[in-house]
Amino acid sequence: MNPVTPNQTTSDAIGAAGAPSPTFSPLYQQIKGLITQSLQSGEWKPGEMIPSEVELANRFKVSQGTVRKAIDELAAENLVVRKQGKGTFVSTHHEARAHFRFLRLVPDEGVPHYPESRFIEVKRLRAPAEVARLLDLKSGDAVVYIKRVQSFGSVPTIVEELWLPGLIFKGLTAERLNEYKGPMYGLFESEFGTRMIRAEEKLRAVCAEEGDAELLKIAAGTPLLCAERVSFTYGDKPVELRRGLYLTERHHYQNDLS
Amino acid sequence: MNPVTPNQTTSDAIGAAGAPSPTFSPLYQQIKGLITQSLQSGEWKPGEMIPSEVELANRFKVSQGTVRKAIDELAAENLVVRKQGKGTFVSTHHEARAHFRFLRLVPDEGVPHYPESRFIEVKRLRAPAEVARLLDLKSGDAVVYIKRVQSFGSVPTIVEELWLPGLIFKGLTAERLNEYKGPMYGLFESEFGTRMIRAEEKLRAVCAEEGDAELLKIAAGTPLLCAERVSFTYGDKPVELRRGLYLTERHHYQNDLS
DNA sequence: AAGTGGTCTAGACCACTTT
DNA sequence: AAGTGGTCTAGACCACTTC
Repeated sequence: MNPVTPNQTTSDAIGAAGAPSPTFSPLYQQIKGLITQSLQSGEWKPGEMIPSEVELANRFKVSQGTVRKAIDELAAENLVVRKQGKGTFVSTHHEARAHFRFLRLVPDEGVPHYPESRFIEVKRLRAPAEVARLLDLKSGDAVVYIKRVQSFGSVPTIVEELWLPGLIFKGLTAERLNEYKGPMYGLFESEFGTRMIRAEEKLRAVCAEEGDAELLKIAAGTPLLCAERVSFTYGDKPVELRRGLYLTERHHYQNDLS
Repeated sequence: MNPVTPNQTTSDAIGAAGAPSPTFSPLYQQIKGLITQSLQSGEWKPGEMIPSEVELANRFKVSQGTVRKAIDELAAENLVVRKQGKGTFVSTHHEARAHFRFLRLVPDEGVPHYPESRFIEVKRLRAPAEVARLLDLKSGDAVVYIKRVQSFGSVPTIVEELWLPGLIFKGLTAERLNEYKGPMYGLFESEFGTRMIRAEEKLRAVCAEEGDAELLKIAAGTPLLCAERVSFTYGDKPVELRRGLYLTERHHYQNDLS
């Protein structure tokens, strides 16, 4: 009868004690899963308000406290944002807040701001073995390849290559990218229904090769910070491979250990 | 009468409603502050169990739920660790668990393990202006300077310099460092009563200079990942400045964006 | 005034560990 | 059996936002 199966019965049997659940997990985790499904399915879109805690508690036939704990975890994972007095909202990449979660390169002096993009190349190709492996595709599957240069106040600072699953990013063209202002993740979210949740980065120091040195207007051999990123959407599904080369003479990669 | 001043009264006046608190903040935040004070003062030492939630609730004259929320946050900040059925314990750097929170350099292949240290230099000197600024000292104050090389399976991979406030790390000598096995943070915690809570790192790519190249047995000019770290103890007090140069040919700096 | 999230309480029971 | 943290509920009130 209940949408969810509590793993324990209340002293006074208000909620009907369901059959013993085969897959044991706390009630609030099950609620969290159900809410996540609604987020993933697009029932509530990025930027929109989700139903209030009371409403969700009624829908799922659990107490408000249980819904609260589920939402607490979703908020900790940045899937939703709570705003006192207003409601709980689906996170979106269309906010200054979210921009710097995935851009860690900040100027040595002054306040961080977002760089301008110039796209060098946008094409479709068959995934090389390494790319396929990291994106969980089959070798030879279609992928979109993007190469761009990003500049801070007309100083070219980042050379970046991206590989995206062709199936998901069908209509992605240079025009779409050029029209769009702001972080690509905003475009991906709005136009392709794919929201980046988290990412893993591997950082190395490398020497600038000829071509990249030209794009950054520096000497070949200049040391660059190389960041290889795999980004994940709902269900820990990898949906982006990114390789960035950062010029770190006036900027640095900021990281907090905690 | 109460050790803490609730900011709201209960419907049935069980806890005596104290005078209105001048500095408004949620009750559980005040409890969290009191617990943090006890951690900082050493009332409960690293590795030890802190009083149970029920006991703390009695001590502070609040409900267990309020203590729970305070401890939840302390656990999220890694100041304590909860263990179901056993109790809540003060975090310590003497655990494999903690080691890799502050060492992010992992091998490209295989499982991470902890490097061996060889100390090149340990001496006391007067803080240069830059060091003093970052450690919140006065220029010329005494600091301990340490230089070491760290190796993974006999392959030198990290050259590291450290600056520590001389006042706190009075008796720190090369002998003490050589005797000690494991991460320095364990030594700092046990012998100097200073526990590193969190750190900020700035990463750059640089070229190996003569001296460092020799220590790492590489050619001068090899690109190295430079990590400048400021570590903080209780009260966000900076107590360590560290500059590491990482050879990233067989290793990389691992980072999760979330 | 009404609706939202945020705090606090009290009590029950569950899961895990130790005695 | 006793003690610990973990889950769940129900209800009250506070703080903030909007109408």
